[in-house]
Amino acid sequence: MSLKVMSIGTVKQLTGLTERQIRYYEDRQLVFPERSSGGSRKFSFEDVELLKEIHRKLRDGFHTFELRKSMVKERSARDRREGGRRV
Amino acid sequence: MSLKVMSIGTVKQLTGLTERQIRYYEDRQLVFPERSSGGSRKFSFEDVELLKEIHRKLRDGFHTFELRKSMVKERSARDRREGGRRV
DNA sequence: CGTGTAAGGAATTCTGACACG
DNA sequence: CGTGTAAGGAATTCTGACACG
Repeated sequence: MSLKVMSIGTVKQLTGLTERQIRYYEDRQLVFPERSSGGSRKFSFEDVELLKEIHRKLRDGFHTFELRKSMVKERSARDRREGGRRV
Repeated sequence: MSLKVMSIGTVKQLTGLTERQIRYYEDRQLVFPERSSGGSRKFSFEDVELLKEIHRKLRDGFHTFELRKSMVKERSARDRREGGRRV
């Protein structure tokens, strides 16, 4: 599910990360939550998986700017694969 | 997904119902959200579908106590089908 | 660089109640 | 019966900053 429906507290539980970490990864452009009208972040299940992946990569010594580069590649590759199916 | 991850504000948007309606359906034992440590309700995508179904039934003239009875039947039928796979 | 934390404010959600029909 | 609403409080989330290494 790519629907952005979870607030940061839920994501925190599902990933085991702290709010600080989650917000920082967003700041570094690694995840892109939506915002509620009031400004609170909304994440999808895909985001949850992504966040866990990011944390694993960082644990393995990568840096956020490196992850951003590889993720841009994956993103465009996926977009190419999936074609123009926009939701 | 039966994971209870959405707070009532998200459910409100996804179903088009008011918080009052959602809370009332819970009060009438038609949906069973979980609770966060702080007491806020957490719903699943299945709950969202269920809530929409409930509202349709009410619109068609059913009453909550009737829905509860039929839902208990469906629930036990499903449980029988799905066997003991507990999450 | 990636993360922790205290600070103050704003948005979110909660319950119990009164109202209508 | 099913839903609206105003009330007051508690939990949740937000941002910007200082800190460390």
